[in-house]
Order: sequence, then C-alpha cells, then structure tokens
Amino acid sequence: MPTITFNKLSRDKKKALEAAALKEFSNHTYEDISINRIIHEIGMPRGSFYLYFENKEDLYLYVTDKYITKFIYSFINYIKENNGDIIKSYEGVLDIIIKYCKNGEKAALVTKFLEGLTHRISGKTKAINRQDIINCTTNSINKEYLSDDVDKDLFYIIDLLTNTLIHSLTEYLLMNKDEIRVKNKYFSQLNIIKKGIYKI
Amino acid sequence: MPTITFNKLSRDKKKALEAAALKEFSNHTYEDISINRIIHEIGMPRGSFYLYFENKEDLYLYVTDKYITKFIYSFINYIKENNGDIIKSYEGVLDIIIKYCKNGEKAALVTKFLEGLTHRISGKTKAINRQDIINCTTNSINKEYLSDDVDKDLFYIIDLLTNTLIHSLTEYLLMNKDEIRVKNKYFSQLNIIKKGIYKI
DNA sequence: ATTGACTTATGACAACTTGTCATTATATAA
DNA sequence: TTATATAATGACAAGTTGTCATAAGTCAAT
Repeated sequence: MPTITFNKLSRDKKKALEAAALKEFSNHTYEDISINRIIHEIGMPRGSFYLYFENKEDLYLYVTDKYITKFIYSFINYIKENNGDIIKSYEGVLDIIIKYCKNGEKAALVTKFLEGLTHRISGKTKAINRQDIINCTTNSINKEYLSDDVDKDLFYIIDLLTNTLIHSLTEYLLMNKDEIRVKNKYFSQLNIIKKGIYKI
Repeated sequence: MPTITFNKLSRDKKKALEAAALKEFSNHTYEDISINRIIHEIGMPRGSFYLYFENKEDLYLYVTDKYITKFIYSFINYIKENNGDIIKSYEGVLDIIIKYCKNGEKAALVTKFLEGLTHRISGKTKAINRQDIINCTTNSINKEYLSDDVDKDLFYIIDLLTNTLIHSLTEYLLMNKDEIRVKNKYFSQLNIIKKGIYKI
C-alpha cells in the first residue's frame, strides 16, 4: 500500500510513476524489475520513492491490483451478457484475453499480471487476492443451470474454474504453448467440470 | 543444466554444493537466494561456481528437478496401491504431503518446490515440467472407473487434477490458509471432477 | 622427463542492486 | 514571524551478479 504522502502527490507525479512502473513491469520479470530504472525514467530521487512505497513489492501490488480490478468488473459484465451461464462465460473469456493480448502491446502486461496472480512475491505471499474475483462473480451466476446437489455457495466452483483458466493462460502466455492445444485442453476440462455441476 | 565439468567433480564437492543450495533454498524466496551465501558456506570460489552452473536459475532447476522426480515416483506407487483409482489417489496425496510437511523441517523445502512448480523463473518460463508427472501417471490409472465418453488419453484429466492439487497445496503452504478449509475445498473440487469423469 | 595443449581453478573487478538517513526545503499553523 | 511538522533529496553502506586475466593442474606424446 502506498503511503499517505503518495496520495497527496500531484496527479502528474502519480501518473508518471505509475506509467514508468507499468513500462518496467511489461519488460521485466518480477525479479529483474529495477526501481532504479523506474525512478531514473521520471527523474524522481531515490529517497522520494521510498517515501511513497515500502519497496518493489509494494509498488508492484499497487499497480497490479488496479488493473486486476478493472478486469474483474468487465468479466462480471460478461457473465451477465451470458445470462449467468458460468461455464459459457469461462469458455468465452479465454479467447477474449488471448485476442486482447494479440492486438496490442498488452500481451507483456497481461503476462506480468498473470505472474502476479500465480506467484508468491518475496516470501510474504501477498499474491493478488483471488477472493475478490470469486465474491463478485458469485452474484452474477444463474443457479438454475446447476444440479441440485451442488453446494449453494459457489465458492469452490468458481475457484476451480478460475484456477483452470489461469493455468491455461499461463501455459499460453508464459510457457508459449500452442494456442489450439491450450484451448482444446481448456474446453475439455471445462466440460468435465460442467458435467460435474450442471443439470443433465 | 550443470556443465560437464560439474559432473566430473568429486562426489564430496557435488554433495556439498547441493546441500548448501538446498539449505539456501529452504530459507529464502527465489528472489532472495544468494549464490554468494551458498559458495561462502562451502568455501567455493566464485569463478568455480560459474564454471559449473550458468546462474542461479540453472542451479535452482537442477536441484529442484531432482527432488520433484523422487516425488513423482512415489506418487505413482501410491496410485498403484489404490488400484489405479485416480480420484482416491489424489484425495489421499494432499494429506500425505501436508503430514510430511508437519513432521520434519521439510515444510520449507516443499514450499520452495511448490514455488518452483508454480513460478516462472527469470522470464524464461522454465518451470518444472509437469508433463513428466502426467505421462508417468497415465499408465498407472485404472480406466474401468471412467465413464465411456471420457477421452482415452487421460492427459486433460491428470492436468486438471494436478493443477487442483498444486493450487490447494499453494494455499495451505504458501498462503497459510486454514488446513480444514483447504481440504474441504479440495475434496469438493475433486468430487466435481469425479462426477465429471467417473461412471455413475 | 620435458614439452605442449587442454582443462580447471581462482579472486579481483566492474557494474549493477536496494534501503537508509542526515540534511535541506517547504508547507502549515500560532 | 516564528515554530512545527511534513516532504524532498542524494550520497552512502552493504549487498548482488557475472566476467576475465591469470595461475594451476592434467595428461598424452615425444
């Protein structure tokens, strides 16, 4: 969490730091992210940076969280577009993200965010909170599709689906596995889960 | 991969390096692993180390791979003990690993290996190959339990199960989530998958 | 045994990291 | 205007990694 001092900063300075951070994050592994490069880029003195953020991890989680949150909101909308069909929504979202990554220079960023989701950072295990995704998603789901013996709170299901999605994205974006293979596997796995939770 | 020169080294020197590396890995995040500390511990000159391994990643993958392989073999045996009941085997293995971690000083190590499985290392995405686990596991599975419309090659299923297992372990070991909650979720998720693939 | 050609070993070095802290500057309130 | 609190700064210590010129072995062939 950035300090109060950071929040008091002018809009320009904040934006500059965030932009520089994003640029650095896009081009380097978490390990290789250099605060030095970030602050040099925008001519911010070393001491100032440490007045605003505790360390690299602090900055990383701040910036990453912001973008993950954006994604969650649009995903929730997407579920609504699909009338609460959770499997259909998860089926579609892989493609949407993959396409998003192909279009722009966004791939690098999404990749890094994925790392943020998957990774434990600096031992403190402050990995971005997937709980948020799960909570927000639950309410958008149409439970009529679901078999009667399925647990009413959909926590386990969403966790399983999210996990499967992230794993597939990781394979495609971080491990450079073949798109078609990844998609085939993902759809098969969703199908297994569908059989496990949907009415026959 | 270590160099040929490393393999030519005396048993003692190799063991010493591996032991020092393991110790360092147990007590530090990947990011914070210091080759400096490792070589100081055993009085190995800097230049020598770089004669044997390319860098930190190289050493890390070498040591980690060794231990993962050990685990795979014992897991395959465990499946056989369960007469090829894949779901039952995955149900049991979480508990086995958790207990293993409780008993000894092994927790730290398993934790780090989990990180190795989950993480991308230094951008090159050389994460430990889960393909091995999947291939070896396939042959030990009793397919009679499986519903007829399940794909004959069990790749997708094992990947899904492994992914679910690793996620649960991560939550317990790296995110310090409550053991009972983790287990409940894991079993529920396995149950969903079971419904998706087993004969009724 | 001596030469010469490899292979292996070594530690000083350059080029980077990060986080701190004494000092200076700027607000803000009395 | 003075006093106080808040913010900005950059030099610094203490660490990191990978390289490379030099030194030391090894070992076959003369």
